[in-house]
Amino acid sequence: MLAFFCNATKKFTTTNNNKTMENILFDFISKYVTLTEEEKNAIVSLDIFHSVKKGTTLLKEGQKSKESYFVLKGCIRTYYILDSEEKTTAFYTEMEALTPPCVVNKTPSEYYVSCLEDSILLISNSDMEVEINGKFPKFEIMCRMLSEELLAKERIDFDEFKTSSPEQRYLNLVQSRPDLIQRVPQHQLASYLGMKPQSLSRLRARIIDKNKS
Amino acid sequence: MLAFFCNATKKFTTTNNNKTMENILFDFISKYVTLTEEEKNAIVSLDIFHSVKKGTTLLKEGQKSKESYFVLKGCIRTYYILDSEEKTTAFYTEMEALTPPCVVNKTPSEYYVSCLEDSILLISNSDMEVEINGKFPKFEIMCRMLSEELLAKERIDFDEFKTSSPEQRYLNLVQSRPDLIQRVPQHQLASYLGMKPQSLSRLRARIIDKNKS
DNA sequence: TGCGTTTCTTAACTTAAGTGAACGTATTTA
DNA sequence: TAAATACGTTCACTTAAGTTAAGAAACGCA
Repeated sequence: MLAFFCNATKKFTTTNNNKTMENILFDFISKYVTLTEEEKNAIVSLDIFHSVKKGTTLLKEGQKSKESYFVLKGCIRTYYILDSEEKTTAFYTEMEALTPPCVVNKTPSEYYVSCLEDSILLISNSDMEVEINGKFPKFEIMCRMLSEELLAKERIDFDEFKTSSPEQRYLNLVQSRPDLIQRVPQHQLASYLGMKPQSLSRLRARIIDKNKS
Repeated sequence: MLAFFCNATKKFTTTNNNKTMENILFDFISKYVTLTEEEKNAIVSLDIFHSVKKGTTLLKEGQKSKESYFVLKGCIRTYYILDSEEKTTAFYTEMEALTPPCVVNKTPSEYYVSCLEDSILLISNSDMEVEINGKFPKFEIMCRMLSEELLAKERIDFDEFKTSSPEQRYLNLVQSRPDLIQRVPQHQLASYLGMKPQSLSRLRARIIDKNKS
């Protein structure tokens, strides 16, 4: 596992780039708690900033992992392989966090996580988190706030999915995450929207048709 | 708002019943943290155990609320009214917790919460939680663990929903929450499964047909 | 108990998604 | 550069869900 990550990821070499990413992270954290310099240094010294190449697989089905991901730049996706077919279920882009269920439940992973674009990620592991949460209760508070917020968001997204038709779901996505439409391949978008690539293609043609007349 | 809750809910009168519910709660909590007698007393003295009658509306669209619910016994559901149609999106039964998004985001509620059966609920409000989390960091830790666990669960459920057909979703539900099939009206189950009541009815007939031949 | 409402089912018809196949266009890689 | 692979679109056909309507059964309340 460790060897895997050493191959897959590369730590920063340029201090400049690193500094920018640290600031982006601290800006994000400042929405939840106010960190002291000491606390900021504690985070930086964890060496969790990683540059990951497009196409890299971060987690495979069946693996046990303790890694969580936070996207500073780029995009990662989660997908299952069911009946030897890829089913993409989520995309995580800038300022979005993913702790795979297998980390929380300590079970082998049901899905894959891979990198859709050259990305800069924060990769932490749960042992590390236990340690730092013990030292700085502020982190514990931030994690609680963030989890609660993400849970609320996830439930709203799920509700929206349940209560709308495939076409409406596509239109919602165009409104709420227009960047995804551009940066993600159609067939992955399709399964993210709970349909087949052909259906998405047809549905798009139908919408264009409607707008013409 | 306060008046509303005073009408809607009734505190326990019998010490016995109350004791049982407290023990059920403490058993649940013990899966996350170990409480001292002092901490247990702190919880009990909050007076958050409520008996709620079937049909009671706990939260309405447009309301601002700080209340979270934890079901000790019974069942509550969340539903939207869209195009003057009820869309049920979730059921919470024994040992399940709901903090409506409006509480987290401090916005008016998008949906309704109501009581499907005579229930015993823990109703807490977020001010109360801030206070007790400040006093007992252990509660903060428990809340983080619970939120992370619920988020992982919610994401798995959403993934499962996206990757399966309406029929498969119904069969999954029969497997994973057979009690719901019994205790919940069909038309509410239908929108929970993302379809119309007629479709659920037809789909069930289809499944029975298949099993005959 | 009886009246009205809600809930569930069935049916005929419409609409849209799933399926399998073909085709053109990138993109990869040998 | 040529062959192979992956991707997106289109089409014809199948299957299933949405819609509208009607009737039966169950339930709630006066």
